[in-house]
Amino acid sequence: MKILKKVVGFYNYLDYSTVMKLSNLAKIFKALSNEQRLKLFRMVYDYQEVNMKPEETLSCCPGMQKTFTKACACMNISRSTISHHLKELQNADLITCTRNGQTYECKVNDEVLEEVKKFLE
Amino acid sequence: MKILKKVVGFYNYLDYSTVMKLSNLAKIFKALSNEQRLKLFRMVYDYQEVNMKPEETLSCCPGMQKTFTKACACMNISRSTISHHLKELQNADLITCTRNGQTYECKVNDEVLEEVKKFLE
DNA sequence: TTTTTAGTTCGATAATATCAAAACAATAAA
DNA sequence: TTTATTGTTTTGATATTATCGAACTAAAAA
Repeated sequence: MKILKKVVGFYNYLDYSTVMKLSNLAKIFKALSNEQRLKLFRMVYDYQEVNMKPEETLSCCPGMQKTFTKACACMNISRSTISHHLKELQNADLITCTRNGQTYECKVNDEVLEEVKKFLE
Repeated sequence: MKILKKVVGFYNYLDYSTVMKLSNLAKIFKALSNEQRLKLFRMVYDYQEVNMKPEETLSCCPGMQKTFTKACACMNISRSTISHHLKELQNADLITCTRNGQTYECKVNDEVLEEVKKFLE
């Protein structure tokens, strides 16, 4: 559904559904705009690649579980900061995290990545 | 060229060339993290698509020239702000701008977009 | 039950970003 | 030459973000 708007003197067609998508995209890009967070995101991604060699990843110990713990070990920023960053990645829908007991697992949200790539086409 | 670093107690392999790329990527994402700037970027992109119909773009008047003027007309933010935003997009290498006389032309830097997409693979 | 481990939330602070107004520079038009 | 038009830079006010440490909660281990 498209809502078109014409402004005096210009062909100012605004597709509001696109505008919505833009604000959403901006949020996603913002989540990736901090280097630490980007690294964190990359780590989560790498953890998923079970067969990846350590030297191909940014992680200290590939595998999918205990993202939080591993992040603490790899990056030297405080735990509270890591908690904040992970939350922001979740808010942008870039990753999904679940906690069972003391184990904290994160995985990348592939559909969202697809959306972003589509925008960059 | 890879420089690998091992930290006591962890398999903390850091590929510094990747780290460099990360900081660069973060910069790019930061440039796209502001909604106004993202819209501006999208407009520049759309201007390039000569055959695009008005309703398919975010621009008021498709075509590649006078980006600045058009941006001012379409988005109601001040000229100084637009100047700042365009500069940031340029700093991130996302667009290239040239000025001949009063005409201001911008175009998207496709190689950089490719880099970003590669990261998101 | 007590202690450790794992992660969250709060409060403070420093750094950065956003944006506009005003002064400025360069080009084009009158 | 004078005046508009275009865009830049500086300045400054305000808002947002990054980050830490400390206090806190919940689960697991001792």
